[in-house]
Order: sequence, then C-alpha cells, then structure tokens
Amino acid sequence: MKLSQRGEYAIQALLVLGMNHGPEVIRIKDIAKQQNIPRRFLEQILNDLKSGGFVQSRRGVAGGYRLERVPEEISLSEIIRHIEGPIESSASSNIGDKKRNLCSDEAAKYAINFVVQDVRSAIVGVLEAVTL
Amino acid sequence: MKLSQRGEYAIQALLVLGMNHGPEVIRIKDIAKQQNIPRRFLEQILNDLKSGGFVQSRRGVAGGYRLERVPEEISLSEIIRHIEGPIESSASSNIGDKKRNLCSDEAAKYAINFVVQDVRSAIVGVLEAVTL
DNA sequence: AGAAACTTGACTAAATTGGTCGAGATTATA
DNA sequence: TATAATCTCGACCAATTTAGTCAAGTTTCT
Repeated sequence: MKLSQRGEYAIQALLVLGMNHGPEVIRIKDIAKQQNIPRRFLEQILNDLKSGGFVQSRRGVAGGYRLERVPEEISLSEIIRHIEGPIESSASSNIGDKKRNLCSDEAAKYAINFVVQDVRSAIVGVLEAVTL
Repeated sequence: MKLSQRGEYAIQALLVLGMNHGPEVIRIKDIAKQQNIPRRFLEQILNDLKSGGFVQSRRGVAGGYRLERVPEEISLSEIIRHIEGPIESSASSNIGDKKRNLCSDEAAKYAINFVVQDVRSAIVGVLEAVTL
C-alpha cells in the first residue's frame, strides 16, 4: 500500500527533467547528486524509463537524458503503472451510491472485488490528474 | 501499490462474519473452507484482527469468532491500516485546484510529497466510505 | 475425561526490494 | 585518432517482506 523507493526515485528524476525541459540533455550524475539518489541505481531506473518511452537519451561524452514528451502530457499514473507494474485491471467501476454496505446482498468472495475496483479507480483518478 | 494476500484474506473473513452477524460465533475452519483460505494462515490473521479490536473470540469446543462491532461501523480503511500498517501520515492535503503541474513553481524533491499526500487522501476517502 | 476449538510463538521457503558491479558501446573534442 | 565522459546491459547480492506451516498449549462443552 505504499510507493516503492524505485517509484519515488523515478518520479523525482522525471520532475528534474521536467523542470529543465528543453532540447538539451541532463546527466545521470547531476540528477543523482541533486536528488540524492544512488547513482548506479538511478542508471537502472532511467534505463527502464527509457524503454517505457518516458525519456530519450544521448550517449557519449556530452550525453544525458531528456523527456520524450512535454511534461504536461506525462501523468503520474503512467509512470507508476510502468515502474511498479499495473495498478491492475481498470474495467468499469460502480462508484456512485456511496455508503452502501456489502454484507447484505453480495457474496463475500466476490464483494471484495467491487471494492478494490473502486479503490483502484480512485487512485488512478488522482494520479491521472497530476502531470509533471 | 497492491493489497497483500493477508489483507485480502482479512477482509474476506470479516465479510463472512459480517454477513452472519449475530450473537452466535463462527469457526475458523468454516470460514477457511468457504473462502478457500489456508486454515493455519487464517488462524494467524483472525488472531491479529482480535488484538486489533475487530473481532471477539470464544474458545473451547463451541468456540469461534464474531464481530466486535456492528458491520456498518467497520470501514475498510481501519482494517487495512491495522493489517498492513498505516497508509502513512494523513495531514492536510491540498486537493482543489486539479490539473496543476509540478515543474513550474515547486522543487522536485518536495513536490512529490504533496502528490502522494493527495493520493493517500483519495485512497483513505474511498476506504473510509465503504464498511462491511 | 476427551474432543473440539482458539492461542502463542517459532520456524521456513520464496518473492520482492534496494542496490552494486563490470564490461561494453558511443560520442565530443583535443 | 586517442581518450575521457557518458549511457547500456545484464548479472549479482543482501536484507526484508510475504505467505504459510507447525507444535505445544489453554479453554470449554458434553
């Protein structure tokens, strides 16, 4: 029920790239230093973000990373989904009549699924609304 | 970002107790069978739920469990908080102006905190609203 | 007394998390 | 063209968490 360190680092790194967004590129080393993230670990993470289509890279002596898209189009939802695996199927949810209770008319084994569905939707909703 | 097996079992068990709520008591064995939960594991979980004040137990040959409070007063929020540890500090959140972006006016290192705060609030909100 | 139930606490195997490391490929620049 | 700086790829590792088992005990009904 919590965000992993990996996920937090990923978001931090992307935020740095977002704040310095432009044609130029930023080095892993600098991001690591500024955000106090273990460099080797961050390498891994940025690589992962690259294969996920969040960032571009340039190799070689003047290399580094930049966002692949503009910051406004990258939602936390996407990032977390890619880095931590899916928040699980999104299907239709039946929020709407709050304060209902589950005991009365539904079997326990299935009832739980409706609830986690609602929760997931709520989470995704918030994450979707916030972009870099 | 997901509910642990332990948490899911806990909720299932409580739902069963909620559906059969009354003065009489239900055996671990029956819950385990009905919900297909490993019996020994469920023992552990129910015990934990007992020390958390969610259920009462009766020992001996006609023993079993029942809810400590009426189902309508037990929210998923509480259950999960007890079984998985706190969903983390609740403090004040600043939802309200959605669709803002983070790069412009806030430092990456701190910005992230506001967001996770919002997410937590949203999650707790949903969980709070749903009772057994 | 005996069986059926909860209680307590130790134990274990497997998965996940948070990192580290080495060797390679690429590229600007002197 | 040499070289240093930088990303890239995959293996590796220790600590923690998760999911579950087990044995020995206590309580209570009949």
